[in-house]
Amino acid sequence: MEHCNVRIIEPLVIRLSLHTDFRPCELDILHKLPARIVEVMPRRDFVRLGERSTEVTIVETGLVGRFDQNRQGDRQVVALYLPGEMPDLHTVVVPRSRIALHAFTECRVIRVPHAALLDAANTHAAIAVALWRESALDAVRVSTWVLSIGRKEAISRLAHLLCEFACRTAGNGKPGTAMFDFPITQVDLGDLLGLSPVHVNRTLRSLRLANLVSHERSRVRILDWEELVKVADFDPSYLTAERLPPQSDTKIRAFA
Amino acid sequence: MEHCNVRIIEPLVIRLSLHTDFRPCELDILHKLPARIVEVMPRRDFVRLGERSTEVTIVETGLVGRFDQNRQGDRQVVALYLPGEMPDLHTVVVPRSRIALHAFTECRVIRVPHAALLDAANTHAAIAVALWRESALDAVRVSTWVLSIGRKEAISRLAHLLCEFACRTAGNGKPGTAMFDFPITQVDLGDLLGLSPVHVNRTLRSLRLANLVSHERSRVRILDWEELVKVADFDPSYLTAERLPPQSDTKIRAFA
DNA sequence: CGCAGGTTTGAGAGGAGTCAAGGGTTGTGG
DNA sequence: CCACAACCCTTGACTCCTCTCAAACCTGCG
Repeated sequence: MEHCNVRIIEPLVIRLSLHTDFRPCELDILHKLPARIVEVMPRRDFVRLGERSTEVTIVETGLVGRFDQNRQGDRQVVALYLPGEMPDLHTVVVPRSRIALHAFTECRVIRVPHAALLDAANTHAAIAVALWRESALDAVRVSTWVLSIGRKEAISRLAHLLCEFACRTAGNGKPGTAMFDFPITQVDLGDLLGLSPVHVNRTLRSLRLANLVSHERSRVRILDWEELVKVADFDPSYLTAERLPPQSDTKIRAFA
Repeated sequence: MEHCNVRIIEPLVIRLSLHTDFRPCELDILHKLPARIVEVMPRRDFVRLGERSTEVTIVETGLVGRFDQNRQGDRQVVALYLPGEMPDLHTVVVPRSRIALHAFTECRVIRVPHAALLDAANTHAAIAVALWRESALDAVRVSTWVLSIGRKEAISRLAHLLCEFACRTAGNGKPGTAMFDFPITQVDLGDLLGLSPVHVNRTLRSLRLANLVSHERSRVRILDWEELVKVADFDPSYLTAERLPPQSDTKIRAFA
């Protein structure tokens, strides 16, 4: 384990700073978090169901999926994680929770001990709130996913996934007719969408025949964003968090 | 709005104390939170999609569902909330998030302004961590739900819902052959499970014919818990959080 | 008594799963 | 440079789970 490496932990600081303004002392605490880097081979489950986790994961490069599976072993991916995101952040406060992580591609991930993060949160309220916030944004994406899986048919679910992925990789620019890496096999797509691989294939074909997207070996090009959004019933507002009013040093407790 | 009413806010304190040990000063802050009580008629959407929420809800009595809906208006209930639970806690840190709440029964709910809770969290790390924790437990339930909807067929989903409901209402006692209130119509069940009402009816019938449960006007009796758990592929471990090691006054920062 | 809302059941349609076979690509080793 | 294996994608045929439409049937209530 690398020791207090400012460089290693930087992606976490950047990520949290997207929605939270830290004071210097808090930044200092974050930078002093212990962290180690782990390289993960593609198509590997690097956190397995049933293992009790003691570290949190931050994706530095690659694509990670959090999944669960039923007794027969059918997988359901619950959420996807891009660089900067944290697939198992909630395990800091719910360490007993069932968790499994899969690397869709070769990945480099950062791992930070629960104990250290929890201590930072327990001593610095702003850090605790920032982590809660990050956790909540993840939960909001999962909730949106529930609607998609429960109440939309295959083509809509797939379109929604593509829309979400396009938005999340595009940064803040609108996706438009973007092209992006999509290193996910059709079997994986089935596990994401709750569909059989065969049906994923047919559904992809119908998106292609409708001239909404084209795709060739792990790259996707969006041909008709407007229509794709309509098919997906997609509203991107859930993906971004506005910046909260910063913690007031001069407290204005309007209700106290 | 009642003013700093210790009595009103008590359910929140009790709930958080289930998994967090507070210091007196933190308890004091919690007890001083502003709160008001709202009575909600049965079958009412008392928080609607699109409204920007400024208050958090704590269920005091009754049964609340958090839901979303697609363009055609089909509903999907994302999570159920029993007394003591908080359906929109995450909106404190993600106020822009899409949220709608439905009262399945007549309810009494407590409402606390975001600003006050956020301020308490920003000034008291233990409160922030406790709220994060409560939020994370909710997220874990939702994730489990994704597996159920995505990778299980109707009878298994329904059985899973019954198992979860039985466990959550039973407190810590094992449900066994319990009987409990289940004030949910078959249409509502469809919205919970992502099924049509007609199919809910047939699925209920097959559970009944298999002698796993019986039900008459909003009461359910579990006849064969073991078998129901098997059909549901149910593992209750995700429902409870163990108590975390308390915040150390004498800090032992093993990694710093 | 009659209405409203929930439940039950039937019949037919359709979306998605399963089984199975063939075709492409990539990478490795001879 | 070719052969082969592994993996993924594609397609067809058939089955099955779930949906929709529709009609009764309850039950509580005004």
